[in-house]
Amino acid sequence: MSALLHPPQDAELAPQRGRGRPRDTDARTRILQASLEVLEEAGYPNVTCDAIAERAGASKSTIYRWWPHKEAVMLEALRESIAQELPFPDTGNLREDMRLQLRNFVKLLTGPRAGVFKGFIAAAQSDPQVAEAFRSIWVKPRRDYALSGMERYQHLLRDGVDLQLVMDAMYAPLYYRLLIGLAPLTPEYTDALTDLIWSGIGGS
Amino acid sequence: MSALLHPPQDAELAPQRGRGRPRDTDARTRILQASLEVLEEAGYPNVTCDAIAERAGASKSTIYRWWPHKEAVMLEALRESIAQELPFPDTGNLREDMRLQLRNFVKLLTGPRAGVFKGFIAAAQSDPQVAEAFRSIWVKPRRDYALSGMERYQHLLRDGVDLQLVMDAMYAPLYYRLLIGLAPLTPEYTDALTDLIWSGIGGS
Amino acid sequence: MSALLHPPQDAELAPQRGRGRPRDTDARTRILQASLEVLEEAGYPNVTCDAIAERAGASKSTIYRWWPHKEAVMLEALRESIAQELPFPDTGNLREDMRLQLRNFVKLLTGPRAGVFKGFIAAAQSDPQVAEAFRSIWVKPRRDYALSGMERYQHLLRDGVDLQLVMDAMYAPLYYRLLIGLAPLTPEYTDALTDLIWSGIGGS
Amino acid sequence: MSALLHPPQDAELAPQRGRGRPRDTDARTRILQASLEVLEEAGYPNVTCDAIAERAGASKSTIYRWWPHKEAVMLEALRESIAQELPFPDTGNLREDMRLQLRNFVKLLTGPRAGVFKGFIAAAQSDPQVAEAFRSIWVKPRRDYALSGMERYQHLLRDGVDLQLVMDAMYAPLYYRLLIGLAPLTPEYTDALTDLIWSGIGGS
DNA sequence: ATCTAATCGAGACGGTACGTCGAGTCTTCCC
DNA sequence: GGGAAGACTCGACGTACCGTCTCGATTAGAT
Repeated sequence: MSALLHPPQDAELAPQRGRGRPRDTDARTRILQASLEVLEEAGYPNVTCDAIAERAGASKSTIYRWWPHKEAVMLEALRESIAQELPFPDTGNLREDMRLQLRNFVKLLTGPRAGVFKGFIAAAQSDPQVAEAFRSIWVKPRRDYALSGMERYQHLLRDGVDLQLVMDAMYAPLYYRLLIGLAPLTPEYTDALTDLIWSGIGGS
Repeated sequence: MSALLHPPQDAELAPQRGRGRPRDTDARTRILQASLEVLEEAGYPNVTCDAIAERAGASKSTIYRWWPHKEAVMLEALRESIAQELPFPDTGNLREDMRLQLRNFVKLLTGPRAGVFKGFIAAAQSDPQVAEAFRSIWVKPRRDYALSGMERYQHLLRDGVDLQLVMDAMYAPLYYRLLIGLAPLTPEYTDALTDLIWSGIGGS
Repeated sequence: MSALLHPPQDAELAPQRGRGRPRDTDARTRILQASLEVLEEAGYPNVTCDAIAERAGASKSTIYRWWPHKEAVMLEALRESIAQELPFPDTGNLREDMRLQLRNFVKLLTGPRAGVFKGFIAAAQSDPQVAEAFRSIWVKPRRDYALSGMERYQHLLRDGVDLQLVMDAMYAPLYYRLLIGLAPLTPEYTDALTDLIWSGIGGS
Repeated sequence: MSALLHPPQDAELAPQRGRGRPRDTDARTRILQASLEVLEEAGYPNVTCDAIAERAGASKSTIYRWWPHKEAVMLEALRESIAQELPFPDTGNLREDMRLQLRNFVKLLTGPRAGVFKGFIAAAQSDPQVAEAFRSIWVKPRRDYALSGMERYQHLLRDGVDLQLVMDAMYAPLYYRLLIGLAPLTPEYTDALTDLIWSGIGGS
């Protein structure tokens, strides 16, 4: 699956070799764009290949030529859409970095892309390929990057603190509120969460 | 929606008034049972009404007579299946209560009902009725009950601790691992999580 | 195939036994009717299942529930449409009977059903099932009936005349003009053909 | 249409005028050859342009550059394939000439080219261009030639015999058996047919 | 002991999306 | 300016599931 999802990325790097008509990169863009728009407007189960094709001004067969099914389309759209987002803060102050990380993420989860995340996590529950792709494209890279940022400050923390657990404790409540929806996601909430965890890891 | 989901429950309390043939409570049981079995075996998107009907030895019209759509069937099945589970511990020791709560919940989330939770949270992302029902049937009652248990010990905690936030911090990581699946849910994990939060809320 | 094509006929004789909702005979009629209309208006290769369904006010799944593919639909339509047509003349005069047979057939082949015949013979060239069905439903019964009519007069004919060959010589030129279209089919043509064959078989 | 179908022929006669690379006559040959092979092996509806192109080692655009659609390809293939076949017999004896004509034609219709004829007649039923092309390329030339051969013997025939009708009576039964398939085409059949017609036209 | 009304099973119905395939067009590189 | 390669739009294919519907058969309370 991973292989199926990545060639377009490779294709960008080595875009054109053979003799035939080259891939219409504009059509690819329109399809990815259209899939996100339909998702935001109609919700995940209404994301139809016909709907994407119509909105993108493309044909269904073009979609199926490049992606095995609509989940693959949307994962690639997610990756493209998110790729450059959320640069990690580096203020020199761990607590402040944590606070800003969560605030940034909340901003993303309360913006127009929220439905994309909800949609993918939903799809991941019944499709292991989507689940693995979501982890490897979005979750893991961000965690790894955040972890490497925190490790520089580990000497400030109480002995034996498991940073993986800290990552969970920071991000899980945001996903939780996004997915369960008991209460809204606000900057105040993430600040309070930061304080709680900061106390928990003995930050000083 | 809530009204639409609950009549069967009411029907049990006031089972029979009119003249006609009474509802076949056995068929109801078989349908609910079958829906859970299909969910566990085939995953949420493969839960079709035809599949439920066939496995239950019932007919589709019986399903649609009593439930407005398949989500309602599955929610009721979830409620029935979970109702009596997870009695809250009361050891007289808050930290131990918390630890046991999480351990019990992990046991549930790693058992055969895990797929039910995943399925419902997935469905809730695109169906507000399912979302609301999941919250009101499962999430809120448990939170309220757990909160009332914790409030007795609030004097032991650092001033200003928000118990709602603590509930999120406790449960959200379990949902997170269930839904994202980066790492498995283990008792050791919940114990470490308990320790982290315990430090965070200044427990003593 | 033959089995697949005939059950509706049987179903008419023993229409309803089971408990479920009975087949909508009106929908069946509308579908058969629509398939002939589409055939006449748009030509065989434009007979689309979607087109039939739309015109019939039925759904595609209803078509595919009862017929394995559109050829089967059209064969049944052909049989229904043709069933009662072309009663054979019986004037007591063989030559006159032959002449009227051909005239009647020409009337059919120059009427609105001509396209149906052309369509089926075309389809039969690449689909043995259609070919066999066309023979068994239309060609053979009519030949057998016509033969039995002629055999009564065999004593009037030259010795050794092969009636099967006579049948071919009578009907083949009509199909030929229908399919090849070099010249139109007219009553005068069939009368001249009758004369030619009548001379050939030594009729007196 | 006729104009559209003929240019390749003209191109052979006036092969090269413009500046660019001349037409690859080998590719043309391979395409025509491949179309016949596919037709014989897979039947008319399975003759796809992709299949022809692949087997010919050509590209689809080469096909569409020289022929307006696949029917045109196949008609030209038919003409090429048949052109030199079936020289008309001239024994000096009309009856024998007729007998041999039919025998030769039966030989063609029972050989590997039978599918080509069936395929074209099928296609002609819904495509007037194919129909006209089939008539003008194959049917008419042969009829005219055969007619001119028979006219030399007209004085031997009964007065008022319509030679066009005789041609129909001779050839139609062969097409009929080819297309309807009730009984096989054999030399004995054509001999019996010759006898029947010979009697009909008062041959002596 | 009917009669009436609501239930049950079975299963056909109109829709709608799926993922595939072929037709005919277009666009690039190579000769 | 061909020709091979191959991507493009369009539209039909046959399948599957949804939620609705109409049957005959069953099972009560009401008459």
